Amino acid sequence: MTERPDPHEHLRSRIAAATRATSPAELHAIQLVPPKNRAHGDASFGAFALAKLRGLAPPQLAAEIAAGVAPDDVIESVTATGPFVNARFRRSALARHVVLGALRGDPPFGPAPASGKSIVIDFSSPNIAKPFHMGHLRSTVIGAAIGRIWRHLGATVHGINHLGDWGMPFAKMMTAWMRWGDPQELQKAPMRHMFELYKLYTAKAKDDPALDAEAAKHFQALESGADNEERRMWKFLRDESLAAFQGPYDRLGVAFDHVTGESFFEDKMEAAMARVTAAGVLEVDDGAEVVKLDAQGIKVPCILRKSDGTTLYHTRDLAAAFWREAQYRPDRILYVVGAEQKLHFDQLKAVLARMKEPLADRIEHVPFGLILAKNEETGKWEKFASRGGNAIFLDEVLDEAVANVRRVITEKNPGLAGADRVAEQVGVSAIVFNDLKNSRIKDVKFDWEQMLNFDGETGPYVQFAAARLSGILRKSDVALDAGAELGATLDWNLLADAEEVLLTMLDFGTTLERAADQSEPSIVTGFTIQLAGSIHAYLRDHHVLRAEPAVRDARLALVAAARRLLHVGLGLLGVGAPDEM
RNA sequence: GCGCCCAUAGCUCAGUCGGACAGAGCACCGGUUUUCUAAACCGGCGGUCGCAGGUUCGAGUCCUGCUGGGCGUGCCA
Repeated sequence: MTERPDPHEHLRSRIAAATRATSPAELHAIQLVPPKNRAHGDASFGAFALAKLRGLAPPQLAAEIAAGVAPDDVIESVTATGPFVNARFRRSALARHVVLGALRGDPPFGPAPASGKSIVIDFSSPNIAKPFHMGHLRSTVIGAAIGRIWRHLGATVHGINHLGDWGMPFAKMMTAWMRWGDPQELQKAPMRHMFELYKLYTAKAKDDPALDAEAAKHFQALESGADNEERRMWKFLRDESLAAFQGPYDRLGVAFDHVTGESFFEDKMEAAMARVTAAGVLEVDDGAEVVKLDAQGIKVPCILRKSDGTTLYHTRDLAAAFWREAQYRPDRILYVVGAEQKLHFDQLKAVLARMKEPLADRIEHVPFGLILAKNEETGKWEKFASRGGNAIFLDEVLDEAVANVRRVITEKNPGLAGADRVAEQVGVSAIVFNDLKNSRIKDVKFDWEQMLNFDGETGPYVQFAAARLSGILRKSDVALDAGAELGATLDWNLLADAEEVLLTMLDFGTTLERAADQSEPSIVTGFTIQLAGSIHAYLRDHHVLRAEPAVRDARLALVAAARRLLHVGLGLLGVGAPDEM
């Protein structure tokens, strides 16, 4: 660390020393931000907060800091501009830190050592016996990205697929099967047949309440524990569904540490109910067992057992929370579930809070917006999940994107080897990247016109930057996976002209911390776009292979380092990058 | 009715604990290739930060009210 201190950390400690800041509050007040205007320097510090703690005028404190932090190996200059302290790092130190760091895979560029943190992430969680459609995409890619980011930061991550394989949705499927099912069709194509039955059920249940009553009976039969047709069917559909979901998961590059769906908690709910009873918060209301939450500011009570004796979503989530607490000792349990389920998680937390369970503070809903499609007739944005009663299968969307990429390759790089493989990678990435680009709480406006266009802030744009870097390395004598040996004898000052790239790379650590803290992969997505942009711009005016030997070597190291970091960033998002495209 | 979320350029969005002249991409206009991939780069055009108050030395950011859109609202998930 003393060899190559992080410039930001170094500057912070120098400012702390100059101001003799020691208390946590004072140290906390020393926050560096990138200046809005690059001309101001590489890092800025607004002296407002610290000045207030000290009862000083901010400009006065800023001036004192500027005078008190003398240049050293890392810091080139520190100046005060009004209440701001602006610092500039020595280009050699900056280049050495980020290039060598990225080549060696030192944190934050590479994975951090184990932090001891345990993070549970509940994500994806599709319902069995239904196709994997666009609506499942968001939870899947957001949850997976958050998991990778935490793991990169050294946490032990438990990614859980909390499959919807219990409760009324399945019971409705059972009802449809028993009424209209065709064993031969089921044999031929289980998932398709069940989806047809489900659509039939939805259509008929609208004006036939008897269906829902029948479904409730089937659920009772399933939950009775008896070895009956419901149970056999449940097991069959669960197996079939898991096999079918593997297709999308493989294409998206998503894996789980645990596949413990709702059914997993079948035999754990009574113990959970006993805990709620013991805590003295359970009461009977209209024949149902509920926990009232008015004191928590929630007017809707949480129902844990229906009047017919069966359990609900809440019952299973409560049992799941207790199980996860015991098994994984989590610091945080993140539920990557659509924003429309906010009340559910507020209730879950409130029940635990009423029970005085510390767990209440560790569970956290990570909500996200809907996927919207443009209605070409009205021009309005509408829910993507269903159109005319039919879900849009994820595979269809991915296939369309891949086909589009294939066309672009034919047009722009017809001689490309492995074009189909590259098209698959780039096409799938374009969809994933598009989903992870904006703040997760915002609805995703899924516009084919926008997807067809691979210009600007898109997955292909970032991948293209990585491919250009790969191309340069391929034409040099440097291996694509070259490491720190590239930097062994470099004159780091020769990379002074790459300051935009270097300063962007320097932000990677902050980027990851913010992304993890806020459960916000879009912060990483934005970083990759920015890094790709600074690289594209740099390559225009700074030729690598034709530069004189010393410069060429320095730039090759930069190229290798930036390529690695692009790969790391994209990798955290679950996106690969081809070496040619 | 009540609760929550969203509102920034024609479109899609950034904007870090309230801080230095509000930034990108798309679209549009103009330029860059005998030079490592033009899926790129450079320049131009474009904003009463939904409206009205308030707090503050300072508000796109915090508070209140309103408008518009979305989601939710005891035995679905």
